[in-house]
Amino acid sequence: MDSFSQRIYALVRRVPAGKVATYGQLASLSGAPRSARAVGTVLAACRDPSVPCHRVVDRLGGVKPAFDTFAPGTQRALLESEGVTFTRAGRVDLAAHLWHPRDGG
DNA sequence: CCGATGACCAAAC
DNA sequence: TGTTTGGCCATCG
Repeated sequence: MDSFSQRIYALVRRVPAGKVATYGQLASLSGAPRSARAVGTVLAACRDPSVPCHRVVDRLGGVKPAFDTFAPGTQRALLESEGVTFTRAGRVDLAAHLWHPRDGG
C-alpha cells in the first residue's frame, strides 16, 4: 500500500453518508492540490469496500461510473440511498451535500 | 526509465 | 452547456 493512496482512502473514509467530496478536495487535503488526477487513478484502483469511493465526485458533482468498481448507475443509486439529491443536469447538489472537513466534527 | 493512458482541474471559444 | 487545449500526478506496459 503506497502512502499516497493510503492518504486518499483515509480521507474518503472521513466522508460521512449523505455527503460528497471532490477529487481536488481530497487531493488538497492529502497534501497534493495538483494531484486531483492521481486521486481518480487511485480510486479507480480502489478495491477496499471500506472506502466509500461512491461519495467521490468531480468538482461539478458529475459521477463517472467505473465498470471496474461500480455498474453504470450504481454510484448515483448509492448516493440517493444516503439522502444525496441530484440536479436536473444529473449532478450532485454540492451546495447542500459538499463535504466540509472539520477537526472536531 | 520511457511512453501512453486516465473516476481531474482550469481556461478559452 | 459542450468541445478543445494545456498542466499536473499516479498507474500500467
